[in-house]
Amino acid sequence: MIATPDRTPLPREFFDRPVLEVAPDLLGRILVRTTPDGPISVRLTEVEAYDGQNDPGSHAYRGRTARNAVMFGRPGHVYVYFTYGMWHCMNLVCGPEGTASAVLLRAGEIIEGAELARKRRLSARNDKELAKGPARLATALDVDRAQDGTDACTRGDTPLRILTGTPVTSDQVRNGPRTGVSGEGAVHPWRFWVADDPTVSPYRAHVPRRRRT
DNA sequence: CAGTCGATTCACT
DNA sequence: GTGAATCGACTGA
Repeated sequence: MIATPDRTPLPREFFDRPVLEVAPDLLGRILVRTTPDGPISVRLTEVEAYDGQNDPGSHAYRGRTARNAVMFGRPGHVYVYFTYGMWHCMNLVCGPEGTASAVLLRAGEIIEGAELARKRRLSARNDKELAKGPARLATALDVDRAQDGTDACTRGDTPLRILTGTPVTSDQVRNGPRTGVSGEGAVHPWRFWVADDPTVSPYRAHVPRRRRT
């Protein structure tokens, strides 16, 4: 039997720590997406840490741009980017303002509003696939650039909110190389997931795409 | 200002 | 297991 998840919002101080501390600590937490049709909530099971300016794998590595500006702002805010011409992925900004670190939310278990998530994820063959992968998670929660820069750590009126949930014990946390990260950034084992959780996405090494004809 | 390619997913073999 | 889809940010000339 599992204790009822704690729905207390995570305070901003939670995110005002080194990203490698925050990332594994996010496992088991609950992200709530408020939609006009009702809430969609996900229990986080897989994340990746991106260590700002020091990290070749990070969007912030080459400095601030229009796209990644939110990463350089306050912790606890949402950074959403658009990729491959069709998908969105979402992050939570970590560390003191200016650090430009963030945690990519890679997968989770939909624990509330599954019927809403299913409508957005028609290709999912079962509920474990609803948020298995970063773009799938963003799609299931109806997240796109409109939510970029919003605050997940306020009790005010925001589209996304991060709650305490039921943090997993450290013996349940596994880590390994980040998925899809190429070059120097690939050496860091900064992907964290919940051991044996069926909603964790399969690992894929980075594959450079062939030039179009 | 054109070329390149991505913190991916899906259909198909 | 392989390759296509699709577009905008970034790079370098």
